[in-house]
This record gives sequence, C-alpha cells and structure tokens, in this order.
Amino acid sequence: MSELEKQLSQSGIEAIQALFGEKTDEKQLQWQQTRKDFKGDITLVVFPLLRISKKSPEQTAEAIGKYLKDHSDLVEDFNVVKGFLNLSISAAFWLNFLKENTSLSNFGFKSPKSKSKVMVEYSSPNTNKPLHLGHLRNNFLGYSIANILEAEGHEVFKVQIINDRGIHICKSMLAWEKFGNGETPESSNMKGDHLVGKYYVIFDQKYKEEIAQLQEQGMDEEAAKKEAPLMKEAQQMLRKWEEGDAEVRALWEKMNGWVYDGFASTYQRMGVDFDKLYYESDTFLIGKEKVLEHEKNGLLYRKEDGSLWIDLSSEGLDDKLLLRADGTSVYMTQDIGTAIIREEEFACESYYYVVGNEQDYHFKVLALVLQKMGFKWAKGIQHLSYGMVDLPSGKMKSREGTVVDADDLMEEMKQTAARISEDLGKLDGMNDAEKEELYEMIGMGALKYFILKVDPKKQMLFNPEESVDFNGNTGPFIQYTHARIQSILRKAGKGNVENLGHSEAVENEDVDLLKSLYLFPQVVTEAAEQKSPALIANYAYDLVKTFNSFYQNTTPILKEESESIKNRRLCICELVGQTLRNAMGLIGVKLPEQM
RNA sequence: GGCUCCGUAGUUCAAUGGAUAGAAUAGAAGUUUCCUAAACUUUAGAUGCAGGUUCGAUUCCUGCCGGAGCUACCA
Repeated sequence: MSELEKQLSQSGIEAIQALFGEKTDEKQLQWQQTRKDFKGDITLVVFPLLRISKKSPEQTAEAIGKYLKDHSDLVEDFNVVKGFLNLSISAAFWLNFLKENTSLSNFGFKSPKSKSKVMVEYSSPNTNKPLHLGHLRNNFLGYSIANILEAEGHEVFKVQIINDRGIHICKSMLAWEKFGNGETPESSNMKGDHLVGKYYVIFDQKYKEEIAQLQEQGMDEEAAKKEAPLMKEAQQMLRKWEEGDAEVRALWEKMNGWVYDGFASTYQRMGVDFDKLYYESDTFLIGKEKVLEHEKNGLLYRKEDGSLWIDLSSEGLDDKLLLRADGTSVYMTQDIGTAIIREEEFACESYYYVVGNEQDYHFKVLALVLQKMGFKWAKGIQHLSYGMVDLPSGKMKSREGTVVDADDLMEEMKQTAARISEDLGKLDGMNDAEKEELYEMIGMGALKYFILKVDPKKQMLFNPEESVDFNGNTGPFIQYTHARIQSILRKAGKGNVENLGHSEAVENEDVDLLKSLYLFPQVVTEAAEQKSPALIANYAYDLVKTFNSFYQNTTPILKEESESIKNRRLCICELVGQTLRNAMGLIGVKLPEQM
C-alpha cells in the first residue's frame, strides 16, 4: 500500500466513523487507480462499505467524498460514478512527490540488505551443447528476479549447478574421439560449446544409423536402441568416468573446458553472472552420502535389487528412487545434496529455483523429501516454474534441428539493430566503437524485453519475425524515449527542484506522468512478491506511453515560455529518465543517451 | 488412464473479484516550418461452451470441449 493510500485510508476510516458511527479497518477500503475515462486520480470502491452505511452506493460515496474534501488536505475534489468515489489529489501532493524523488538515483528501491538472505538458482545447463532460446528465457528471468529481489531489500546470491557429468557429455566425448580427428576450437575456429554440441549431434546421427542397421537385421526397435554399439560404448565410458579412469577424465576435462569457455562469452553477452557455481560432478557424491545417512532412521527402504526408495504415498505421490540398484545416484539425489550444501554455506531464508515447468513434479518431490528428512529450511524451497518457449513451427527439438541458438540469435538482433539504425541515420557524432556498442545495446534490449514482458508462468511464442520489429511495445521503444529525454536534458539543462512551487496549478499531462511515476515503488514490490519481471516491463511501457503522449501533445519544453512550467517539466523528465533506467536495469536492459 | 497448467481482437501479450475488458501488431484515416516520426492522433475488432457462488466473474467452483506438460533406475 502506498503512502497516499495509507493516508487516505486513515481519513476514510475517520469519515466512516463520523458519518456512520462504525469503526472499520484499512482492509475495508479498496483503492484503485481512477480509470482514464473518468475525472480523478485515485478511486475508492464503496461496495464493501454498504453494509456499514446502509445507504445506496451513490449516497455512501457522496457522503464520504464530501467529508474527505472538507477534512483532508490531500483531497481537492471528488465525483461519484455508481459505486466509485473518484478523488482528485491536490497539486501540492504531486509537487512534493516530485521534489523529494527527482535526482534520487535509487528511486523505487528499498535499502540494501534490509530483508532476508535469498538464493536464486538459474541457467544450470548441461555441458554437451550450446545454450539455446530456452536458456535465454531462463537466464533473463533468473538474473532479473535476482535484481528485483535485491531492489526490494534482500541480500541475493545467484548460483547455478552445472550438469557436467552423465551420459550426455559421454556421447559428445565418444563421438569426438571416434570422428573428431583431433579437432579443437582453435583448429576449427568454432566456439567450444558449439564444437562439443556438433559431436553430440554426430553421435545421434551415427547412433540412429546403427539402430536402423540392427532393425534391418530383424531386431525390434526397443532392443536395437539398447544394443547399438555406440550406446554401449557411451555407457562403458560413463562407467569408466565414475571409476575415475585417467584417460576418460582427461578427455572430459578438456571438452568441458571448451564448453565453459564458450559459455563464458555467451553469459557475458547475455549480461548475466553468478556468485557461485556448483558442479554436479562434485555434488552427486554428497547427495549419495546424505541419502545414505537418512537410510538409517528408517525413512527410506530398499527393494530386493538393492535400489533405495522413499515412500511418498502418504502425500499422495508415488515412491521415488533415490539410489539405483548399482548404487549410483540420480538427478534427485544430486539435488538433495546440493540443497543441503547450500543451506550449510549460505543459510538463506528462501531458495528459488528458476527451472521450466516440465519439472514441477521434480521440485514438489525435492521439497517434500527434504522436509521429510527433517530439514526445516526446506520450506523455503520454491520452484519458480516458467513456461516453455515455442516457435511458430511448434516445439523446439534439438534432434530435429529446430532449436534457436542463443549466440546466433543475439548476433542477429544486433545486426537488425545496426541495419535499422543506419537506415534512420540519426547517429551523427558517434564513432564506430560507440555505434557498435549502441547496436549491441539495442539488439539485446529488444531481445530481453521481448522475452521478459511475458508473464513467466505462461508458455510463450517466440516469433523471429516479430522479435526484430522494433516498433510498438518493444525494448527499443523504451530506449528511444529515454534517448529523447536525455536529449532534452542536454539541451535545456536539468530543472531545479528548489524552484518547484507548492501551490501552483499543474497541467493534466504533468499529473498523468506524476501519477504513473508514483506507482513505481509499488510495482517493484509487487514484482518481487510475484517474482515477475513482466510487471516491471509492462510498467515501463505504460510510463513511456504516457511520456510520449506528453512529449508530442504539449508545447515543446525548450520553447516553453513559463519558467515555472519549464522547470517543473524538466524535473519530471529527469525523474522519468531515472525511473526508466531503474526499471529497465531490473530486467537487464541498458538505455542509450542517443539513438 | 491419472495428476498439473493453459484457452481473451486475425496474431502476440495485459487486466489485487470491481466502472465502458487494455496495448501492440496486421487493417483503415491522419500528424514533421515545433525538444529525435524507432513517435503521436483517430478508427474498426476479443473473454472456448454450459451451469453455479456474488451487489458484481476474464478472475473463484463444477462439468464439457480444445491445447501443453508430467506420469524414467534421463537430466
């Protein structure tokens, strides 16, 4: 609840006491923004109060409105439409708001570390192929949610767990060994993650050939998949890895190293980072240890073949495997271990896992298993489940080559930005390096905004054609508006908040912007509660719409003759610019001075 | 089959149980002697179907229809 709403609620409670003789609390007073088609700034919904007033909605609203106008300095005027009491807030209130927040670089943010410690896990890729569009959504979301939680006052640790071991990387290793002829990122001039991914694809192709061959010889498909020599070799390699075979480990380290180099440049371009990395190859054994410890207190049981299970039937779920018959650990085991280590190292209040909604069940089970093991902190585990990214052609499938590669996509966005910028030709006075930087800023801004403006929980469609259209509700639209604002401030200089009068009239266009700006701190809070960068993106878009309308439909500020209006508008411009930088910063989008 | 999530203009997205369901894009019509036209202004167009709860339902409940995901000794 905003300060304005709090103060109005106080007055409202007084009004109800005076008019209807009953005490109420804040919860009965429902505030909302006044819709654009009506006069007023903030609206009280009076329906819930009819029980107390025992009068019609109109009469109730009328009476409260009159009381507020007479008794509150904030309320300048009011009107009633059905059960809605629309209040006009005094100019002094808006001017004071402007005065207090212009030049505040952290407008909208809470003081750092004023709230609990939290952890955000995101990205967490496999190391056998390069990152794709799905990872982009994951990374942008994770990074942004971490920013938002930090802005809300939390101390935030960003981590990821890298799935660096398993059959997937063995497949790439085997294919490279057999068909690679010693190819390296240097010799092929290919990013390491792409090179390793290439051999993952080669494995799949050769494997399919073998299956087809076996089927021709009369074997059924199921058996052929199991009996194909390549698959057997890959599994053999995995066993050797687990045994610590020096040769396999060396190859594994070499190829993972290539992948990490590739990932590092991709992460850098994405603009994301981490405070700590966990590697599955380190944590899977710890998970196994932890699980075995809990076998002793009877929580777990063994099947005849020696596999270890937990019974979740009392929670309405199936039994879950924690250790295979051969004693090796599964994904769940490893996540249990990682969670315990994290608690030991960081002791956070909440652990957020940014992972796709295909794993809803997994995280439900993970939290449950840990709680059953007696870890109270496990209640703080929250799966930030986001929807899949689909293409117009349907689902992305790596095997069918329909994945959109992250590096390619980022480069394409930049090229598009460059092409459009050059066509428009507004970059006089910028040197080539500055232009390159700008193209990157615009391309990445477009991409991040395109992905983050959608509610994370919802499945989204990525249409490549629409993503390179930089008009309308897009990142470049917001960047463009910022550039316009900065241009005004460069030419006219900043306004002076000390010269903002207290009693002067304020034009509607100015009030519209001030109302919109006033919302920002609450939007940040709401975004933190919902873990939704989309709320920030949509807010920024609304603010920009309002600003552009103001910009285009009022007298140009540079030509404004009234010093008082000019000064106020310059202050508003400054605060809009700052708010846009703060908001877009939360979703990882940079704003240019010129474009 | 069981469990979970989702169905809003042609399309992509919005809408703490509240007013006449907002934008963008595609369509139609306009705006540059004026701070950057990646903009602004006007116009037309949507809640899958049937019930229920409520003063009030896109939102909550039930059923149906349609789509996605999970239901691995993969991660």
